[in-house]
Amino acid sequence: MKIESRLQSAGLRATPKRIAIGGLLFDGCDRHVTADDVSILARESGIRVSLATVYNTLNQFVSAGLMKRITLDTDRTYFDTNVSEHHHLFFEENGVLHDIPGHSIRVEGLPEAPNGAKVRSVEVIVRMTGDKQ
Amino acid sequence: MKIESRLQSAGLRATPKRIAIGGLLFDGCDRHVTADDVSILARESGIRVSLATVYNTLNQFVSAGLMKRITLDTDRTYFDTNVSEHHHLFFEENGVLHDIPGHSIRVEGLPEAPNGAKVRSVEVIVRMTGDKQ
DNA sequence: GTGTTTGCAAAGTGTTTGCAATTTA
DNA sequence: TAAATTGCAAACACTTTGCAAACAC
Repeated sequence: MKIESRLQSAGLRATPKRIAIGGLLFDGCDRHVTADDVSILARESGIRVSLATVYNTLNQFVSAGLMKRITLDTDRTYFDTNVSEHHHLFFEENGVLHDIPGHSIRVEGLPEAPNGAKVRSVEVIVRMTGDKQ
Repeated sequence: MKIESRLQSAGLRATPKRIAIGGLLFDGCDRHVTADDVSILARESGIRVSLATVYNTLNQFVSAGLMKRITLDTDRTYFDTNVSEHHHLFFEENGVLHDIPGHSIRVEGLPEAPNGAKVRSVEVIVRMTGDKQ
C-alpha cells in the first residue's frame, strides 16, 4: 500500500516528514529501530528531519497502530514495524533483536485476569548471551 | 538469614548502608521496588541515605545475585527481591507489578539457540489494563 | 594504614515540550 | 485562513560518575 494512503487510513495527515520516515520503515520488512537509528537512516537517505520530529513521528505511528513500542532495555526504546502478535529474541551484548512469530510460541498456565482488568498483551522475551546473531 | 551474613556470602562488605537497605528489602516478602521507592522507604524508616547510594547499592545487589533487575518501562527500573525464575503481571495504569511463579507458566515452541549463543532468560510479561490490582 | 564506601553535586542520556515559523487542507 | 506540523533549544527524569571525606578490615 502507498505510504500516503497508509497514513491516511491510520488517521494521520500525509505530511512530508511522515511520508519520508514512513517510506524508510514500511518497506515490507520487519524493522526494529530506535529513534536514533531512524535519525541516522534519514540523514543517510538525504532526508533532513530533526530528532524531535523523529520521536514525535514514531510516537504518532505507535498511537495510530502503525508500529509497536518495545521495551527491553531501560535506556533505549525500540519501535517495531511488525504490529502483529509476536515475541522477541534479544541479544543483550550487541542489542540485536529478532522476531519470534506469535503462532510459533505457546504460553500455558497464564493466570486469570482479575475482574475489571483486561490482558493487553502477553510478551515473551528470550534474552541471549554470546554475540552470534 | 542475617543481613550481614547474606551480604558477606554474596561477596559484599557489610556496610551500614547496605545493611540498612538490605534490611528494608530482604524481609522474606517478594518486593518490587524502584530506586525512588527505596529512597522513600529509607527516609520513612529514619535511614539517611543518598539517592546515589541507593542506586549504587541496588546495582551491587543485582551484580551479587541478591536481586534481579526488571525492565518493563523505559523510564523506571524495577528491582526484584525474588531471584528465582518467574514471570510478571504488570498493570500499566498504576505501575503495579505482580509475580507469576515460574513453574505455573509453560512456554512451548521456543526457537533453538544459534551456535555460540546461550539463553540467559525467558521472561513472560503480561500487560494488563484496568486499574484493578 | 590501605582500600572501600558514601554523599554531594555535576554530568550524562534518552525523550519530551514550548514556541515561533511554516505548511497543509 | 484555521489548524496541524516542524525545528530548535530548553526542559525533564532517571541514572551514573568524580571527587573528597568517612569508614571497614
